[in-house]
Order: sequence, then C-alpha cells, then structure tokens
Amino acid sequence: MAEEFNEIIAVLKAQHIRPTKIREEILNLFFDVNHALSHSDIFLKLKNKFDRVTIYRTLEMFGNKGLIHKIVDNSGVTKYASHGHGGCDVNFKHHKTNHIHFKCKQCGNIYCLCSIEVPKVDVPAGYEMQVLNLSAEGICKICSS
Amino acid sequence: MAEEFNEIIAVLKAQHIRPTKIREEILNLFFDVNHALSHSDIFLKLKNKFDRVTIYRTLEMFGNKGLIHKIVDNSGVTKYASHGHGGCDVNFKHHKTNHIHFKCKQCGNIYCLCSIEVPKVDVPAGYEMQVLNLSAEGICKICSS
DNA sequence: CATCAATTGCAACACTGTTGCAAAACAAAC
DNA sequence: GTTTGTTTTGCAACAGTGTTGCAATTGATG
Repeated sequence: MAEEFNEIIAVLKAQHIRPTKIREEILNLFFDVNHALSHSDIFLKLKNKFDRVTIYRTLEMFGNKGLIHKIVDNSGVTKYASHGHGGCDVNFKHHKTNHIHFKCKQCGNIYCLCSIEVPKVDVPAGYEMQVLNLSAEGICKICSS
Repeated sequence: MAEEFNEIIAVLKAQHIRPTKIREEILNLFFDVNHALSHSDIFLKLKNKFDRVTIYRTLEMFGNKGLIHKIVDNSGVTKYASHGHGGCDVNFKHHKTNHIHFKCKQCGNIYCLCSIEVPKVDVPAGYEMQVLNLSAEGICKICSS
C-alpha cells in the first residue's frame, strides 16, 4: 500500500499537482477500480473525510490535468474515469482520447473500451461532423460470466 | 393554426391522451421545431402559463406513449425530441428507434438524424452489447450555411 | 346535476453542481 | 524556528433539475 501511494504521489507530481491527502485518496480510488466513478460514489467511499465541494474541485482539476475524463451516461449521471490502470481496458500508453463507453445494465458500471476502433460515419449533406461519441449498453464481462 | 391544432388533437386522441391545453401546447411546440427541447426551453416558451411539475409530467407521459424520446446530451442536459414532423430529418414513417443525435456546437441544438445508418461495432470478448448509441458534434446545416 | 376519475398547481424535498469567503495548511525565505 | 505569502480546504449559501404528496380543479359520464 505504501508502495502504491508512492506511485500515486509520483503521478501527481508529474502533473505538477501538490500531493495532498484528498488528492492521493481520490486518485487511489480511480486506480483501484476498472470503471467510471460518480461524484457521489467517491463521496460515499471517502465518507465524512472530505467536503463535497473539495471533491468537485479535485475532480475538475484532475480533468484539466488530463488524469481523468468526464462521462455523462444516458441517464444523465456524470461519471469520471481515469486514463491509466483499470480505468481503461488497455494500459495508459494505448489509451485513446475518443473511445467507446460501455454501460452494464446489470451492475450499472461504465467501462472505457479503448481497444476497439470508433467507426467512421457519414452525416447528411450540410452537417459538418467534428466528433463522434459512441456509448454501448449491455452486459459486462463480469456480470455475463 | 386552427387546422394545426386539430391535427395535434388528433395525434393525442390516437394515443388515448386526453387533449388538454398544456398537452396541445407542448405537442405544438415540438411540431414547430426541428430539434430537441429541454424542460426549461418549454417552460420559458410557455412562460407563466403552466406549472413546472405539470410540464415534467406531460413530458414523461409523452415519452411513455411514444410521442417523444429523451436525449441526454454530453453536457448532462436532458432534452426531448418528437418522432414526427420536424423532430427528425425524415418523416414519422421513416423514424428509426435507434438513430444518431447531432449536437451543433454553435447554436447548441440537437437534431435527430434518422436517415443514416447506425454502424455495427464489435466489442471485446466477454462483453454483450445490446444497444449502441451514437452522438455527433459539429456544425449543423443552418449554422454552416 | 351529481359522481367519480383524471389532471393540474402548489409546497416541499432531494440531489447535483457552483461561488465566495474565511480558516487552515503548506512552501519558501529569512 | 518564525514570518510571509500562496494554495488548499471547509463551510454557508445559492441555483437548477427532477420527484412526490396532497388538495383543488377540471372533465367525462350517467
């Protein structure tokens, strides 16, 4: 655990983020799971330790520094997923900016699928497409086995 | 306008919805535009005439009856689009349940693109995909011309 | 007209997210 | 170690979205 935390501190320092307790603990949470976390997931896991607002600010900052990205799922819940470790189905080096998000209908978790390609799609004449976001729903690896 | 309203009443009756004032006015709004509307869009357009809650309940009911569908855009705002008339880039008969949503970065409007196919995508082994949602971002027909 | 069900408006609440400000923690210099 | 100035945190307050319960109104039907 101490080793892990040293790694987390190193990641924070690499992004010029002062490694405070809340930052270490939140980043540790992301590195521990392989799916996206909502603000309330994080708030409950760190129950009573930190203020709601500080968590929001930390998440926003992690987003700006490129450590995590925001996902709005089809029910309107905002979640956040880390780019390295379990946050993606490939490792940090192969993380793709634009990837498919998979939401499991059973456990509710959202997984980033960076190992598959986002297809090309043509839009009707007159429309100018800049980004294409894909989100799949179904049953995840864990729930289907 | 009177003619239009008769058509709207006919649509409501066809779905066994009692045609009250608020229902006629909301459905009329959807038939007047070719993009999705948020609750607050509707509330503002009908300013002071109806209660917030009644609008929410009407939208939920229209959704259950299949007159409109819900869209959560990537900023977390919930919008609703009708299936017939301007709500889709094809007419009611060619409306597809699963279609691409296009959000214009300039005007902010969301358009349903029912005329183009949703591609097939393979997910990694173990995942069982049931639905694939596509949402594009860019510049719409109106803003790019 | 009387009755019963459906619809609406209102009050209240929970949840998410944001902002301003004061207190605390921290780093750097002396 | 103490002082100084910056960063971070917690707290209070607020705005927006969406939901629920209940009472009053409306509307359909006999």
